[in-house]
Amino acid sequence: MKGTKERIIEATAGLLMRQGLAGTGLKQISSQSGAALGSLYHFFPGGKDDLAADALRVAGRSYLHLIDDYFTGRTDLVEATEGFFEGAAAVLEATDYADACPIATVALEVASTNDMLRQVTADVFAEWIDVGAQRFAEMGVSPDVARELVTVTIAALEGGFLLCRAAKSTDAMRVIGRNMAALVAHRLGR
Amino acid sequence: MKGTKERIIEATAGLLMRQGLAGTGLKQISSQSGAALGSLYHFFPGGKDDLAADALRVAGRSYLHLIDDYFTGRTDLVEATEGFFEGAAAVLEATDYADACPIATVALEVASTNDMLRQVTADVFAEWIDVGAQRFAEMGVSPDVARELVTVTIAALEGGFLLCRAAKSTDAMRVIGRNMAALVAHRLGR
DNA sequence: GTCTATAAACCGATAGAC
DNA sequence: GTCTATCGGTTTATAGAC
Repeated sequence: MKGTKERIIEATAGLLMRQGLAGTGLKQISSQSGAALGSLYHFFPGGKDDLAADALRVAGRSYLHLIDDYFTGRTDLVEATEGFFEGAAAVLEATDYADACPIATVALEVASTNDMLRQVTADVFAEWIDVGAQRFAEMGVSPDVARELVTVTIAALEGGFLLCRAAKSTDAMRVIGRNMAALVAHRLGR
Repeated sequence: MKGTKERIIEATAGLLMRQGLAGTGLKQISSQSGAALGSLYHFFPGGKDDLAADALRVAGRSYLHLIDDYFTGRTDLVEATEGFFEGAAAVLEATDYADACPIATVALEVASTNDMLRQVTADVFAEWIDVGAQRFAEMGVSPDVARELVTVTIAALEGGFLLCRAAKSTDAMRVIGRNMAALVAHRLGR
C-alpha cells in the first residue's frame, strides 16, 4: 500500500512536468492524489514551495536512474547515444508529448523568481551530469571529454524535448540523436 | 513616441521570458507597461491568450533577426557557431541570467495545456530553423545538412539556456559552443 | 493523520464613466 | 483610447473538528 505522502509527491511531479509550477494549483494536486488539502500541509508545512522542491528532487532522482540504467553495461557509446534519443522520441509519442523532462518547465519558471527552487533544479541537473560523466568515464572516455559530451547530450535532449513538444513531432529529436551520435563518434576519434 | 500597444507587447514579452505565462498577471503587465488594465483589453479583446500570442510572435521575430544578423555575411561557419554560443553566454551574464529565450518557458508551459499558444510557439521555432537553414545553405552547405545542423544548434542553445539559468553559470554554454562548433566542422568535412 | 470550512489575497475579465 | 470600480472565481494558506 502506497502512503499518502508518496501519492502527493507523485501527483505533484506529474503535474509540474505537464503544466509547470504556477499553472498547477494545490487543489488540483489534492484531487489528483486523492489526499485532502489539509494533508498536503501536514506533510509539507512549508506549503507549495516545500512540496514542489520534494517532488522535483524525487522526479530528478527517478529520471537519473532511467538515464543511468540505459547507459550502464553498454559497449558502444555511439550506438547507445542514438538509441537514447530514439527512446526519448518514443516516450513523447506514446504520451502525446506530455511526458518529457520533469524539471525543465519549472526550472525556467523559477530561474529568475525563486532562488530556493532554482537551486533545487540546478542540483538535479548537476547530479545528472556527474553520474552520466562517471558512466562515460567507466567506458574508457577521459574524464574531461566524458563530462563535455554528457553536458552537450543533456542540453541537446532538453532542446529536443522543447522543439518536439511545441511541434508535436519527433522529427527534431531523431535529427538531434543522429548528430549527437556523430559528435560522440568524432570526439572518440572514430 | 512609442504607442501604448507597443509598450504593452514589450512589457509582456519581457515578463513571459522571465516568469512564464501562468506566473505573469495582467495587473503586472498593466503596471509595468504604464497602460491601464482596460487598455489591455482594448488592444487585445481576446484577453490574456490573445496578448500572449502577439507578444510571442513579436519577440520571436526580434530574436530571429538577432540570429539572422549574426550569421549573415559570415565566411567561417565553424567560427561563427562558437561565437554564437559565446554571445549567448555573454548576454546571460550581463542580465544576471534573466534574458535567455523569449519563447521556451511559455512553450513548455502550454505544450500540453493550450493548443493555440502551443501552435504559436511551434511556428516561431519553425521559422527560426527555416531562416537559419537558408543562411547555412547560402554559405554552401547542402540544404539537408544545413537544416540538420541548425536544428541541433538551436536545440543545444535552448538546452544551454536551461542549464545555465538553473546553475547561474555560463560554463555549460561554453562547453556546448565548442562541441557544436566541432560538430559543424566534422559534418562540413573538416 | 484526515477532512471541511473559511480567510485573505489575487486572478482574468467586464462595465461604464470620461 | 484611457481609466477605475467591481464581479465572480480561484489561489495559497490556516483553523479546528474528528
